[in-house]
Amino acid sequence: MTKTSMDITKRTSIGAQRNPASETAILDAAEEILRESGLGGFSIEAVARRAKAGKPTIYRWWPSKAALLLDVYHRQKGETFYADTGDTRKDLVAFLEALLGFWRTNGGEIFRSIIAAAQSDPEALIALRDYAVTRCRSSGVILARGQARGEVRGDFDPEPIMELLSGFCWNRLLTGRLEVSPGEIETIVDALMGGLSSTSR
Amino acid sequence: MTKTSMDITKRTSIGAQRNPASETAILDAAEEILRESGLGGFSIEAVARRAKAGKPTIYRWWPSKAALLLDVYHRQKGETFYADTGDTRKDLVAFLEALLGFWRTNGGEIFRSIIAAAQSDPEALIALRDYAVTRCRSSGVILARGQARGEVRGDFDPEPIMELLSGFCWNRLLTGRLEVSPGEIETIVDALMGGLSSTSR
Amino acid sequence: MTKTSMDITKRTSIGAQRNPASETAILDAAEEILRESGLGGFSIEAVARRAKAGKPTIYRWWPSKAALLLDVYHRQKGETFYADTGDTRKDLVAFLEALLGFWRTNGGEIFRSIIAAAQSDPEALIALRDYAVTRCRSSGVILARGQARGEVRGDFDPEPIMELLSGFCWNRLLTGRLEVSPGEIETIVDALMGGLSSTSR
Amino acid sequence: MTKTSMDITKRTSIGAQRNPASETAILDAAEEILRESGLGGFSIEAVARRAKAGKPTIYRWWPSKAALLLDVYHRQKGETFYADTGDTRKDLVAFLEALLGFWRTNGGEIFRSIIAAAQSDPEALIALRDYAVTRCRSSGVILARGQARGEVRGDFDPEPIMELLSGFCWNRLLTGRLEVSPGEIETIVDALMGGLSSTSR
DNA sequence: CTTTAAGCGAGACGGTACGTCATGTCTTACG
DNA sequence: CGTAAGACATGACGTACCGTCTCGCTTAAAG
Repeated sequence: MTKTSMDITKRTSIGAQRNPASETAILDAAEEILRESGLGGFSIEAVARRAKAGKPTIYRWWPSKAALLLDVYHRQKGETFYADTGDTRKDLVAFLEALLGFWRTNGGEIFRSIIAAAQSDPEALIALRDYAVTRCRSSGVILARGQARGEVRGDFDPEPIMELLSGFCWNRLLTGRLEVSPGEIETIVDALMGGLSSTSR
Repeated sequence: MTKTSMDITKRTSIGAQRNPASETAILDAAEEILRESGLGGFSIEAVARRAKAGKPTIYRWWPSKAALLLDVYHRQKGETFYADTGDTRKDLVAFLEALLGFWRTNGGEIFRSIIAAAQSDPEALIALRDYAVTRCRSSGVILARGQARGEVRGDFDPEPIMELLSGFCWNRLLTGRLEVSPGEIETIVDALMGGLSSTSR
Repeated sequence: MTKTSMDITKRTSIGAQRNPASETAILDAAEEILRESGLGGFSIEAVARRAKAGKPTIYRWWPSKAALLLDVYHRQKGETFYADTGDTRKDLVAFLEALLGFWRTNGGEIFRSIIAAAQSDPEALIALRDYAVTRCRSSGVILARGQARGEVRGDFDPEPIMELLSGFCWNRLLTGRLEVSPGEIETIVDALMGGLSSTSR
Repeated sequence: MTKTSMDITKRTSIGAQRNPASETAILDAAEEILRESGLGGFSIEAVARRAKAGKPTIYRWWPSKAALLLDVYHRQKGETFYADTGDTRKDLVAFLEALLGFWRTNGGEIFRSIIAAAQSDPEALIALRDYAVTRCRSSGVILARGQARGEVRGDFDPEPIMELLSGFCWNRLLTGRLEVSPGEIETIVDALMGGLSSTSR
């Protein structure tokens, strides 16, 4: 059920300002190509062809392939909420399942394309880094809430822990192993919450 | 002091068999290019040019860019040993520092290129997955030893935990943040060993 | 000292009529670009940029690149006078030297651009043809005066002869050999006046 | 009756050497495009498309559009012979009629394209100049023969005179007036041979 | 002791995509 | 309605690599 904008009307300039119809068409096209052919088939030419847009129009608004990828990703990701059940363990499990689940349905193909692009494009790398850091910081709220409740030890910076968890997900995404069983997730969260040391019991 | 094979002698066929001199020259060239220009400058053409090899010679032995990258990585990685100090905490810290340290010195540039290549090459993805899984399994020995010593709880499968840790490293590698302070590493290992839950103390 | 109109005042519409300031600015810009970069750098975009005019303003008044070129040429050529010393030989030499001299100083760059443009623009070709024919006809006055004086044979139509001479100049212009020595000009005029045949002496 | 090579066989490399089939196909395509659409439709892309050749193949062998044009011109012009009837007047008339006649049948379209291209491409200008100079020098043989026979005055350099005549032809070509009547040609040659001066009778 | 068969370097081939530029048309906002 | 501004779709530019090919050679193994 693609939401492609298949209006017959010919798109053209609407004056000295960005044409939202073109922007939409380009992002739609980019998303579709990515979904259908992956990063391999993703080229500015192909996007322009499919969107019936001129290459300069794309380059005008997106300086690099990676910039376009990021826009596609952001657009289809929408807002992110972190479950707040009052139980940190459950919240962490929900976090992991939500992330892996989203990646399993289209989002993953796009995000791994972004990561790949960032490995040969310094600007994309910076964008990706900023995104990743921000993401880990904001998801840290799950642990911060636990700390506020006294449920979680207060002598930890939540951020590196969230890096641990999202790193796990990245690893799975990038090696094509997104089908993580609920059991595995529980194992990880349990280990993290309870600690590995036998003396910590 | 690079070990580049700068022999003046003109390389040619040595009969109906693979010429090791060519193989070496190609892998050397590939490694150098990767080190100097990163994945962006890495192309079969460039490798052939630098190695003074014919393109078909490369294609004959390495079916894809990713296959060549993997060979380069394996060649320069050598054997991996996991410290065994009798203290799991120290062993984990050493593991993380060794991995990040190796990536900081050349290895990282190559490995992130491999990850990127794998995102658009199914065969490379399989190779990467196999490598990653094997790696996590073998590094699990650190925890297994702890379990054998009774230092670490025995009701855990070590593998997902090592995925957690290596995932953290992947994340840092792929976002260009390999400069991890010893403090951060300690924090992570401490959290993992001690557990986050305030009741686990 | 170029007479470029560098007025700071912002040019804008002066109502529902052609703005002469814009016209001047555009012609100035076109002339300067042609002088500085030749036909290669001459584009409607470049002219608009330099004249600080909108592209549609140019397209409104000059239907094609060639039309603009012709306007530039006409504007800077001014009236043409043909020397009348009473000696046809001298008048012809003066004619050739004046034409080549004018082309050597800016005019040539523009005119050869016009000729080039006319080769792929039918309208420009017609304009160029009309101009060339008119020019040869009017310069024919040099020979007509000689005929009136009895100095030149009367059984010739002056026009083809002037085509011969101006054709020589075109050839030199279009092959970048405008530096014609006075001796060469004399040779040509002498040959033409005296005839090549040894029996005509 | 186009001599297009319409072989179905797929053209490919024949080793580390120029493929004559490709060269022929490219020149054929270029010539056809020029004949059909003139300089306006002549682009490297269009030639490549029509010749079913890669753009780099064209750029490999012809550094510029003008180089390709010149090759096309030379190929279809073949050898040039200058009539030798023993009568200089007749030889000159034949020379003019042959040149104008050749230009009337395809050759002209190509040559005026070359002239146009040379006006914005310095390298093409040099090539054109060399060609024009060589051509005038070699056609000077017509007058030189007359001088040897004693039919033509010996105190003239033939070259500038031939420039006069070919200049006339260029003028006609570039203004689209190749339909020169035999009478006009006779007039010009007569004037040149007999001289304009009334005292030269 | 020859064939023969494969590997080698070289590099040309038809392609595709790159990122930039100019084209001529369009709409805006302003005067 | 004319203007400056500039976005738009289009398409050519010249370059870099892609993966395939054929060449002319070298050399070890097979006959």
